[in-house]
Amino acid sequence: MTKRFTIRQLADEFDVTTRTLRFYEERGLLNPTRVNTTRSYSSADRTRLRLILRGRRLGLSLEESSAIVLMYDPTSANTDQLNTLIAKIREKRAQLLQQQNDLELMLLDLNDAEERCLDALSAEPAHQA
Amino acid sequence: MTKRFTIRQLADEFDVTTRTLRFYEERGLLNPTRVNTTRSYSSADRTRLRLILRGRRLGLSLEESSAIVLMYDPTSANTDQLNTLIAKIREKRAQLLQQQNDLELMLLDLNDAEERCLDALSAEPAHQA
DNA sequence: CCAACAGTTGACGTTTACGTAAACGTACAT
DNA sequence: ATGTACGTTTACGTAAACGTCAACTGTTGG
Repeated sequence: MTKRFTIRQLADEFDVTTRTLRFYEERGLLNPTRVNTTRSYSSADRTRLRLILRGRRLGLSLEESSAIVLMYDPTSANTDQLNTLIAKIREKRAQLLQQQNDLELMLLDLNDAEERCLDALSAEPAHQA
Repeated sequence: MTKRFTIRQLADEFDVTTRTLRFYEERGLLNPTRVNTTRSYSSADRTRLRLILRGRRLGLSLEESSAIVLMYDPTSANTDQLNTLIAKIREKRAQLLQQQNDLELMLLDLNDAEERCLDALSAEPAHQA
């Protein structure tokens, strides 16, 4: 029997609120089964949550994350769907590569900014002496 | 005399609406001078806009981008302000490094997903024959 | 038994980042 | 002088991603 999780366990593990998990479910991103009315999450749910939150940190919308999550299981797609899927994947990859570039530029900028701050700091104390 | 830009030039160059530029100004991110009532943007404004949009592509909020833009000129800060600035810079860098990691993982995942799609595609046509 | 606590479903509130429409000024080509 | 093309302000509208009640249920320790 593969591991199961309560809403609180997942919320605590990933540092999100239970509201967030219910919201993701409402949007079809998670699919917990019910024990009576109480949600029970599978490892697959947990994995999807991990992917969604990764997407979130990258600035993706829920819909985008949703799309990406769906890309992981192409088994039930027909030829047309597969082709659109591949197109989406390539588009998303292009976006991520652009983002990677932005990211490196911003890191360089931050290095510069820090250096300027440190310079200013070593010049500043004179004002106070 | 350094180059100046109209709102339309910047909007077209960066593919944003004029509304967006006015909104950024309202939030203190841009500071165009006025010729009569009409906005005139400096190269510095243009640079800041570039930074803001870069931040946007990385999923930063305007407030975060704003903070980063302000980090670029530490000349008028006192020791305390400089120290908080440095702290912010390091925090943001940590965040970006995390993001860089997320990004690479997602790129790997997309490669996998694409491969699965291609596999499915080469298996599929049998259904149609 | 019963209080306390975790879970549930609505439903409305909030913030961010603009979109959109109204109502107006200015300039220039026809 | 008129249209039309661009600019302005003011203000209300909107979509996304939750936050925050309210009102209720299920269950577990004392």
